[in-house]
Amino acid sequence: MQNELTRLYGNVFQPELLEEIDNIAVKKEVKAGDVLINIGDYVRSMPLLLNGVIKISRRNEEGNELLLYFLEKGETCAMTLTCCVAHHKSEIKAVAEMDTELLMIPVQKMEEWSSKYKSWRNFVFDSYHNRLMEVLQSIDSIAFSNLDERLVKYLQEKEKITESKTLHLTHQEIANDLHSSRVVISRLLKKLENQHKLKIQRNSIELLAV
Amino acid sequence: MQNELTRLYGNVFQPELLEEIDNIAVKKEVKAGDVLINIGDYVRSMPLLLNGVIKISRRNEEGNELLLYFLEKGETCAMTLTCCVAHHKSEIKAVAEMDTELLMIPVQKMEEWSSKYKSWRNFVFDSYHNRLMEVLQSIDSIAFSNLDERLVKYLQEKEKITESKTLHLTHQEIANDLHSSRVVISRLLKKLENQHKLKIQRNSIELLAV
DNA sequence: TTAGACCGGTAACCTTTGTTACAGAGATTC
DNA sequence: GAATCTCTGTAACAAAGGTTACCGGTCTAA
Repeated sequence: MQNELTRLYGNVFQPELLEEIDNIAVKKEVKAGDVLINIGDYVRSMPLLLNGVIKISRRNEEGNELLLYFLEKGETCAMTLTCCVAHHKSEIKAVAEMDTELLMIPVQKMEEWSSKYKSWRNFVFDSYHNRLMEVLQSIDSIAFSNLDERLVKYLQEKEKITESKTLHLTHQEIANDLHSSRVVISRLLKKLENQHKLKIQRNSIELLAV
Repeated sequence: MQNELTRLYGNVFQPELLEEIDNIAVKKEVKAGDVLINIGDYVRSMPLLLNGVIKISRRNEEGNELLLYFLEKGETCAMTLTCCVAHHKSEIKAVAEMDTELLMIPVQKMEEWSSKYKSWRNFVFDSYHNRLMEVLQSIDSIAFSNLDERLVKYLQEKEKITESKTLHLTHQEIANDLHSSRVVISRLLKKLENQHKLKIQRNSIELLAV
C-alpha cells in the first residue's frame, strides 16, 4: 500500500476502505498553474490530496474572480463531492497552486462507500463542514473587513501554505485573488512596507512582522 | 401519518424512512421573530421545514450581521447537519421570518439513517449542495455587485418568499440584512422610487416593476 | 543591443458607500 | 392633546477603493 495514503488517511479511514482506495484510486500529478476544474465542467472523479496545494476560486459571468480557499494534504473538495453525486456542473475553479499529487476516486465508488463505510461518511461530512466554514470565513472577510485587513490575511495564508516568508507574487496576482486592482494593492503594500511589516521586491514580497 | 410530511417529503424519502420520521420527529411551531439558533449554540436536533420561512444569517464578533439565505418548506439547514454530527457550535443564526412549522429530528437518528437509507443520504447531500450554492450566491452578491443591485435582489427574494408585492419592512431592517446603514438604504430606495420601480410607504414597500 | 513586455510607484480624480446631523410626519402613550 | 417614539428625507461631509495616466526600472527575445 502507498505510504502517503496510510500516513495521511490512516487515522481517517478504516482498514478495509484504505485497501479499496489503494486498489481503485488513480494517482495524478499536476504542475503549479495547471487547471484541474473550471466553472461549468462536469466532474467525474473526486480528489484526495496527498501533498501540494489547490486554489479554489469563484468566478462570475463577467470574468470577475475571487479566491475562496486553499485545499491542502489530507483534504478533499466538497464542491466536487456534490457535483459528482448530483451530476451538477462545477461552480468553482480549481488550480494547482504548486506541484501537487492527488488520488482520484471514480464517482461510482462514492455512493457505494457512503453506505458501506462509516469512516467514509464521516470524512465526507467533515469535508462539507470544513468547506462551509471556509466559505463563511470568506464572507466575513468580504463583508466585514476592509481591503487592508483582507490583504494581511491573504499574505498570512500564503505564508502558511508555502511555509516561507518570501512570497513569489506580483501585485497583479494579489489583485486578482482579492478581486481588486493592481494600483490599490500596490498602495496598500507600500503602506505595510512603511509600517515595516514587509519588504517589497520585484516579483516577491518578504514578510517581516505581518 | 401526517399529511404535510407525505406531501412534502413523499418523493424524497423512501416509505420506511417516512414512517420512522413520522414516529420519531417532534413537531414544533415557532412565531415570526423567534430565534431558533444563535451563534455559539450547540445543536441537538435537525429541522425539516413543513411550512413558513427561516432566515439564516451570519454575525461576527463585533455584532455585524449579514443575511445568508432563507430556508423554505421541504428544506433543512445544512449548517445544523454538520453541527449535529460533529458536535460543533453553530456558526449562524436562525430566525423565523414568519410563523413556521418544523419537524425536529434527534441527532442520534442521523447517523443511523445515513447508513440505512439511501434516500436520506441523498437528501443530506442535496441539502449540502444547495446551501453551498446559496452561500456562493451570497459571495457573488457581496463581492461582485453594488449595493443597489443587492437591494433589488433582496426585494425580489422577499417578494418570492412572502408571495406578495407589498413588503412590510422598515429601511432599518433592510439595512441590517444587507449590512449597510439606514440612510444609504433610504437613498437607494428613493432612487428606485424615482425610476417607478416601487413605491415607498411608511413601514412598507410596494413593488411595481422591480 | 534595442524594442517590447512586464512590473511597480505615484498623482489626480471619481464613484460608491458610510457618517453625522437635523427636520418633519405618523403613531403611541399618558 | 401634549410628549415621546419611530420612521423617513435630505444635506454635507468623509473614507475607501477603483480608474486612468504616466514614468522609470528590469527582463527577454530578436
